[in-house]
Amino acid sequence: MAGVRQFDEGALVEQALGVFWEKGYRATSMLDLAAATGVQRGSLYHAYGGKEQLFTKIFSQFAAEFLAGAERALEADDPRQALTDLFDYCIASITTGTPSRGCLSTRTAVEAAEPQVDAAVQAMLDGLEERVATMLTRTASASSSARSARARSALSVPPRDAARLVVAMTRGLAVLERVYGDPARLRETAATLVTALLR
Amino acid sequence: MAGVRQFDEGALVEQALGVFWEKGYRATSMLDLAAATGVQRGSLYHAYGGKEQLFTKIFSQFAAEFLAGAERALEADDPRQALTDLFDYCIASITTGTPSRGCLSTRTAVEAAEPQVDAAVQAMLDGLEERVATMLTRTASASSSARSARARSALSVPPRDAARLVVAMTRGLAVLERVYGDPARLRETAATLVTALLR
DNA sequence: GCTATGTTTGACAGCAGTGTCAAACATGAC
DNA sequence: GTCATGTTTGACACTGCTGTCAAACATAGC
Repeated sequence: MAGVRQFDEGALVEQALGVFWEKGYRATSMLDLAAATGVQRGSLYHAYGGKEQLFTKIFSQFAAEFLAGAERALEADDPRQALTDLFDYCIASITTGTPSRGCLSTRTAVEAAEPQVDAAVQAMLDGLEERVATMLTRTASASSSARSARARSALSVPPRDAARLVVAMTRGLAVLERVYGDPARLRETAATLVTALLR
Repeated sequence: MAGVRQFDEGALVEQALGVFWEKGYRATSMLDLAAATGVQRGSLYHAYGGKEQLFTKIFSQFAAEFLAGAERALEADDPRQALTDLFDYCIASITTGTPSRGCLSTRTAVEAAEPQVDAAVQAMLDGLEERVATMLTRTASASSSARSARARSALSVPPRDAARLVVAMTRGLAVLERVYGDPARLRETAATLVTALLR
């Protein structure tokens, strides 16, 4: 088989992700992507069909990496620590860069309104909720060695509800990051939720 | 003084707000506004300068009305009731219309990046936080007739922190409305927060 | 009625983006 | 080396939007 792709798809995905993250899905044009990747507009259309398909591909990859990171953050045995680590991870992700780049999934959720794109965002949030719920169930059932912290860490609401609340809060933090641009404040608000949730 | 404005500014503000709410700040063009209001594009530029100024004017008016409604929702003596009423009010606001129009301020916060616009959104959130904090302080200090519900309604975190958390949650709900489009689910998540907050 | 003042109008020139396509081009398979 | 196949390229025609402006217009004050 001849007629072979000239560009490095991995690098393209990486660079295009940067553009989408910085400018947002809507505000990013195929022209921007061509400029950032060095691949001609025509080639992008030929290879991917258009912005929606290209973004979906890139976002799915990003979401998988993000969820892997979230899973790592949730590994602590103490639910308070696990939740704190998760929020720290999310906050670090959205406050990276100068100016900070914000939350790609939140921004996309709010502005997209294209079926494939919306579905991808929803899948990511479902995945996040699932992982938080799993962690909360695991640490709450506490069949392993009972640490004194465990007793103080009883959930004030059922784990599934708590997980949804945590996911909702990550979205809220993403919006507040845009409005106030203050990482410390985000951490404080996250800490408040953790306190209210574990009692 | 001659040379008098031909259009009804009140009606224009109302109609333009509808367009901004439906399409979002960025996606709304002066052309859209002209079509929706019946006022020529040139006249809009002449009267307001441009989209940013026009939006700022409209949004400030909207924010004042929204905050007045929030204040009414927060009037209940029982903090649990007041918070529930507030969330119901917010959820009703963003799930109105078919398809539901979402949250104007959240969408604007996430996509805007223009100084005047961002400042207006921030002012609204500050106002909301202030009103929630006032309510929580009022109902917590409870110098009036002690109802049995009052005892159960102790805040699990300081009122100021709780207020910030509540505001953050309203933003989170706005994002989730876009993703899942399910009012009942939003109410459930809000109820979970209220439960975690009042113990 | 006339005038001065501010408003409205439609057109203009310009910019940025879209999606497509035929021709030029590489390259793996033979 | 030739060929078939898929890729790259730059140009094309088009759409939608911007911001400005001179001329036409309406009306309050005199």
